[in-house]
Amino acid sequence: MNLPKAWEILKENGFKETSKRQQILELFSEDDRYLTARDLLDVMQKDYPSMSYDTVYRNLATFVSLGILEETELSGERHFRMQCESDHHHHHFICLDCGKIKEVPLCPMDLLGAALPAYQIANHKFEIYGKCPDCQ
Amino acid sequence: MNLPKAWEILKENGFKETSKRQQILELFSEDDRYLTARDLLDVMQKDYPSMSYDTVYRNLATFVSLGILEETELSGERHFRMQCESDHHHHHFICLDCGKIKEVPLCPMDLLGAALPAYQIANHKFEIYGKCPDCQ
DNA sequence: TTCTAATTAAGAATCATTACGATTTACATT
DNA sequence: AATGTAAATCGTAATGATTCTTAATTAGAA
Repeated sequence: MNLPKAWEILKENGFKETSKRQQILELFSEDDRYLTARDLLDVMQKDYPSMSYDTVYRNLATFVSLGILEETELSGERHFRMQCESDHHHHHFICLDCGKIKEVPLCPMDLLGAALPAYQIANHKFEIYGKCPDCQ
Repeated sequence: MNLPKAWEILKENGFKETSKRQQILELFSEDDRYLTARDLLDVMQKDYPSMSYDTVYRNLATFVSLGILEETELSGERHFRMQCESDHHHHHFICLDCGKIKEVPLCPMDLLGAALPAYQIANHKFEIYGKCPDCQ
């Protein structure tokens, strides 16, 4: 997901263009990795000393609900990153050191179609954790 | 995992047999599903009105570290259940209504052996969520 | 420019989880 | 059975992430 596309989605849904939203989205655009609400706040308070948690969380929730960001849970904290643009469904390798991700094209659900008859599948989670080549 | 096996592991590691541990383990033995710390506390305070969070969390941590319980994160809360006895690696379908689980024999990592060269894989998570046949 | 609804700031409240000092308990030893 | 001691527990306070509340500010339309 790139910045213009994100703004297009926001405008379509009647959300206003504010400086806080701009900076949040810019931070996610620059860094291709998962960030926590605290990560964001720490960086943003340099430019906006009055930035509050509420603003961060409210906008993160908005962005996730619009499909601009995706989130996952790592060691008890919510982490957010830009929604991938890939048009095909995929999963992620997540580096536990730097937080960068690598797309994994395989989806285990492809092989599970008929393995769970009578079970109504709502969603699934498949993530691989470890160290990326840069962090070893 | 059954009760005698759990106690065997605890004794081997020098842990004492207390009434609180007994009740916690009994609750997990009866119910083949994920429970939160609060779930446990609510039930246990009927028998032990003085049961404290500290006791619950401390024992849960002990049991997980000894491989008696396993845990996962569901909607922001830690959930615990008895470690499966299956001798082969597997994953879980988790019912979002009743919390019961069903073992899924397939592991996507089997197919990913060489797909991530140079990536040092530490662990992985694969879970399927939905409604079990009983809850539809 | 003015108006209005959306957005934000500031801080309090909430929820899950962890920590701490004092007390109690399991159990090995006498 | 009584005793000693480390482990376990209790009651409560602290912490950290997240959400809520109210008043003030701001973006974008009229």
